Amino acid sequence: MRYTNLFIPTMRETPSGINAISHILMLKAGYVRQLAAGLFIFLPLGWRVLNKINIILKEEMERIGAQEISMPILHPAEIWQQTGRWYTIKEEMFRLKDRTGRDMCLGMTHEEIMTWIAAKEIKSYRQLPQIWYQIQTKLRDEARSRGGVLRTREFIMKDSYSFDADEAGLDKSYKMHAEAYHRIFSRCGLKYYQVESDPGIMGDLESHEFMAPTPAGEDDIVICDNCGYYANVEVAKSKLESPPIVNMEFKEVYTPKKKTVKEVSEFLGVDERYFIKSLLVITEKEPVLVLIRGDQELNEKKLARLIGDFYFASAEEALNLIGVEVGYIGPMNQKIKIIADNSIDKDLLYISGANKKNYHIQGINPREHFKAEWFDIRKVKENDKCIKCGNPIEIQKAIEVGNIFKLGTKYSVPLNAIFLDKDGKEKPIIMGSYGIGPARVAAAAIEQNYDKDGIIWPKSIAPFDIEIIPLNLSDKKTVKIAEELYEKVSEIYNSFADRHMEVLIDDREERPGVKFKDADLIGIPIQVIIGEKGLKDGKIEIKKRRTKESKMVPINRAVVEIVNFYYETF
RNA sequence: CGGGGUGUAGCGCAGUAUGGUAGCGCGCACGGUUCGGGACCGUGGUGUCGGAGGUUCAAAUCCUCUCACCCCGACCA
Repeated sequence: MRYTNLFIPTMRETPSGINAISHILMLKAGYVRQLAAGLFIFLPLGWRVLNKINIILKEEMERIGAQEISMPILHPAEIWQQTGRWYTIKEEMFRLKDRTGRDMCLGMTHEEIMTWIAAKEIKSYRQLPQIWYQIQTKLRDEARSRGGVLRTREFIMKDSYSFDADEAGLDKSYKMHAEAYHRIFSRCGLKYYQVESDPGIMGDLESHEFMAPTPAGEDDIVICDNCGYYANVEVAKSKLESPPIVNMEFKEVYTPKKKTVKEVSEFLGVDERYFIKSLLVITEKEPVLVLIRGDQELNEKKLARLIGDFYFASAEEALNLIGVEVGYIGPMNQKIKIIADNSIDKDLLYISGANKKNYHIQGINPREHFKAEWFDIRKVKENDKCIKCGNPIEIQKAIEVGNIFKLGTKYSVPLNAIFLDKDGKEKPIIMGSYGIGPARVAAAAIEQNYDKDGIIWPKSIAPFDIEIIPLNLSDKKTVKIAEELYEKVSEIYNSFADRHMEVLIDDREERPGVKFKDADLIGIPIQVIIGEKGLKDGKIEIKKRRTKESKMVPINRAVVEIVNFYYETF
């Protein structure tokens, strides 16, 4: 394509007030414009990138036998009411009424509608399994959109759904999706991890997320490169060693005005690991005292999975419930429910609050002095030991580019998606759902591939493969060579996929500097630079955007050199 | 939803303390010169100072309300 036929509004100045690299570069390089909070317009280059990603998605989905369909975005409320999500989901769902006053909503995901059509049409085990997918718009009224296209209120998603007759079938569909996702993200040039994840309200079964590590990510993931244990910190576990036992006399100690573990630890000269931190939380039903080793932190997600939504008691509530202010609460003689973290060793002696102002108690033994229910509710930290192999783990920020969930019968039962098995028995369809956000893939690719000059696209998802840059349009020879190369290179077929080499020619009447700057900004993998200096020696320059590695090649060998250069680039 | 910040020309910003004719750079249009890393000269256009109300002879500037956007947190099915 010709630059003069494309709308690529690059910006000279860096937009202010935003942080995410991908957000800045997508704006600056003319890929997107923002309409309002969380609403983005994809301009020609941005749309080309999304389509490149979508083609990869389609190829890999078709490869596992998934069939593309298209569902409405506007949904009748009744179906969402049947699964209960009309009520459990709150402001995140866009709701409206049609002209007759019927409740409707805009689709934030499509489990309900997919299950509805399956319920209507699938009657027999002979029709199973099925995998249906679409690449389609979702709407979620996000409390806070952020990071450019990383978290928006309207976005495109590849969502697929598997329908199986039994668990073994679901396992197979799930595994096929995982494999397809590995191929997809590899082909898109992303560095990524498949991590264990919290299924949230999607289901209670197995789920994984595909995470592209970058500082712009919203999630923290635990990485053990030694054994391959990868998990979202929301669910991650780690090994924790207990310190050696220390004998302490069982007694109250005076700790005036020392409230936090750190303060008391310093005051008494005892390591934080010999403390029990007592946190008072309140659920819808009851107050709960949560215990965790002094040097550790509570993982609120893990706790919420055990006791439901909760909040930390205020100083006043603590005083009313326990009779002592925060800072001196301890596990002993409590009437309320106690949940303790496994980090507290039942064989050791600990220090904790005495439930009396300005006092702590030392020598507390978990077996002897209080009763609790024991769980893993600890937040994994950097350099903890891997739960599987014991090596130190790493924690990184990551963007969730895809997820896979086993749904089981969570949707098929309420929506009555029932089939008859071989024995003529009625059974609910076993389902899975699987999502990928193409815009996040694009943003993650930028976050992982850029330099001070702009974007460096992985070539699989670049908007063009080659950019031809004639430096001076008033020089006839430059133009002639550039146009010839444009024709010839465009005609080359990619031997691995049935498509043309996509070539952009910068035919603008601009000075060389402007063309160089824009070329680097928009990030096409290969630049072909045609200038009078080179032409004097019968040569043109070819250059890799990623490494800036370049070489002068004779004009008569230009086409083959360009193609070779292209194939050896990532 | 809680906390913080910003709204002045297409973009980046100054002007606001102490009220007095709305500015700068880049971009944009036209003419010319230039052409290997965001050229130069000349000419020209560009605004309801986010909005509403108020104080005042006079408001970008002071007061009240409001809206939008960004960042941190909560949330994220």
